Amino acid sequence: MENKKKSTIKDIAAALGLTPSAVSKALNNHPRISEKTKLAVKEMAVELDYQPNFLSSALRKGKSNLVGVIIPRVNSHFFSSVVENIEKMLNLNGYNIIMTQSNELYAKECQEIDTLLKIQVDGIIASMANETTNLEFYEKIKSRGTELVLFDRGEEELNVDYVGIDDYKSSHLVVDHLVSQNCKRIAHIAGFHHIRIYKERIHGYKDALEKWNLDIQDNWIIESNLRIEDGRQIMQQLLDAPERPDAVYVAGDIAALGALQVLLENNIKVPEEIALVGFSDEPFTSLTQPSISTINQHSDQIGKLAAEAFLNRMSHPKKKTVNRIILEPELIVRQSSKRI
Amino acid sequence: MENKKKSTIKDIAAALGLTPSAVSKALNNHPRISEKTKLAVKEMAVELDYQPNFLSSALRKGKSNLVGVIIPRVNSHFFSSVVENIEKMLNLNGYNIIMTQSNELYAKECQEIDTLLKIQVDGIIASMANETTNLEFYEKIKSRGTELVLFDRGEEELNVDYVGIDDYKSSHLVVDHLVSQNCKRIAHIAGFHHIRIYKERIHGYKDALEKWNLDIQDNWIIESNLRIEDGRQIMQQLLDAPERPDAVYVAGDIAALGALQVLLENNIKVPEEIALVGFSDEPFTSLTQPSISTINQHSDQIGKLAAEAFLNRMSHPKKKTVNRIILEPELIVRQSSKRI
DNA sequence: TATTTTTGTTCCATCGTTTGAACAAATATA
DNA sequence: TATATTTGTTCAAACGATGGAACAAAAATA
Repeated sequence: MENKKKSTIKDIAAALGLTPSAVSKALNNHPRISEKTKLAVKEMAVELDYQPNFLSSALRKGKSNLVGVIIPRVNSHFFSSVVENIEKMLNLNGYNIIMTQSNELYAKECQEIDTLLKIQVDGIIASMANETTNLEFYEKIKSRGTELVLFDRGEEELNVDYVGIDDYKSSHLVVDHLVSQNCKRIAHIAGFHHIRIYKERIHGYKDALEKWNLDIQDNWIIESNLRIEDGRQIMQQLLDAPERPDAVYVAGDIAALGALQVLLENNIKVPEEIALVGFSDEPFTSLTQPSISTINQHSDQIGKLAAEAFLNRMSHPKKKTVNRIILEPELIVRQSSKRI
Repeated sequence: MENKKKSTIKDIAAALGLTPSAVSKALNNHPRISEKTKLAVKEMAVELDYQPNFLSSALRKGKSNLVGVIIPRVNSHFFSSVVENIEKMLNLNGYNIIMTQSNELYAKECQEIDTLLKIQVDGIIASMANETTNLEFYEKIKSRGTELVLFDRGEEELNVDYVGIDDYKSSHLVVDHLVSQNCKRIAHIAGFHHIRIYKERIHGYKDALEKWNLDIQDNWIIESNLRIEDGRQIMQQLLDAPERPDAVYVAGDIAALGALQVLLENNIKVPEEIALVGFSDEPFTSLTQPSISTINQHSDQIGKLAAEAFLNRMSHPKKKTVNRIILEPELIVRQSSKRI
């Protein structure tokens, strides 16, 4: 069963009375090899169950055709959908992907970067962990000459290709909608402002409130990791405060779910007493009772575009100009914010 | 910035007036190299920012120190926790892991196996997709001489190391508990019986019913993919039937969540009218209202043990005996089934 | 027919690391 | 002191695939 040691290009050569290099050229469709030999080589390759040795060819060619993808968490529809679409696009172009997750931890992220660089991937497509403020490891990717594309969570200083949505505008969509539903006291369960996307959401939220002449209360902007517990705890905190908001805009769906749980546990009518809007269009948002309004981030598009950005880099290695693609956010109104 | 081309063992050798092989041996702590040179080499390695070339060393050694992990879905706490623990254990032993997901699709699974074999991982640790009935690709792994360890979803015919829980016994725990809560009409939202673990859960469920002299109704055993929609749809089906069950045992937590939603939407009191038990102890089961009783599968242990099984194989390559580790399931009783 | 061009293949060096064998120098044993 | 052993290093051949240069044979052109 395990007796047949893998066959190499040499075995094919020997079987046909050719040289290894002729076989290699035949397999790679070199123009100077006759159709006859090409055919014979390919047939023999099948017969001997030949599998090209990835390691040797990558070593020789200096190219692995592997792309590393780093995402914060894998159990999020947004991220796993982006990865799926990256994979689809890259597979079509002869690349395989290696998916890794940072679990939102800086240390883990650094370790994953090191592993990927060690395996000598041709490029890395990443979305940064919540914890990450030190960009040193991302600089390392660039300095190693490995292509780098960021999506969603990316910092401008890195000066690399980026795909994401307009977070600032998303907040305007949310606030405008809530105002249209007669909400006047809108709180924001935010992500940490050291991350660009969350900073922009906060910024957009404030500007939109100002636009509608609504008060900006600092204790109504609470930053967190946006985990389910964070949503629960912060919602409780908002309920316990002297003045309650009549709407809560949560910068992440999972935290929004936690917030919804607390609202229901406190017998607060959603959306009548407090309206709720999340962010990311995670599948469960349409399944909760009431269903949660949210922002569609176009995960499928983001994945496809990020992969294309990488492929572009590979085919134009000297190109220096950086490409930032910003998609339009889309508000999905569901029960949790539909008052009228 | 990208000017410094990566330095090799040759550069270190040149800088110190040594041969590449001496440097290689020094870096690998060969006993015949003097402490003095070892030190000098290691210092120079740091100075030149030397990174060993994974491809060449893997090629030469015929060993990549990479392990592929294939799981059905990544957005499940059970699987991601198993992976986390596999990774922790393997990292300690000088291995890196490559995580892939099959999305429960046979075709995807085959593709992932091919990719992993191509990259020449030293081993694969996997849990099979729901769809998988053809074991051909798993045979391929074995025939390539790559180590294979299965966990949770694994078939005995493959005759490889396995780590899982006692699924048959799990059903007994669930049924015994429901009976103790005065449930008499227990339905089972099952997984497909072509998958061993689900077959055993069904088997255990039937035997346990029999043990308590309860009727086994065939239309109360409904097999599915156990997605959230499946849970919803089957629960509705059970409610629409002439005779309603007074308890539902669901073979997966996500489907149990779907079932719970439908129960609540129909204003059925849980657990008073219908009790509910899930499977896997996904984190959300403790967050729902009411919280869901479930089975703890010991994901942390499974990951650790699977990794150890692999490491064992690597250190005793000739060993032929197959190791099957079966852990004890643990019932976690929460509100959804606590009637008394 | 002599010369150039094209075609199909072989030759050989290379990617970077590893490893057994060989060898000289230093040290230990007789 | 002669011989055996140990120590530290170099040599050379891999691992498997690749691709430019070289070369002979066939075909095309003069």
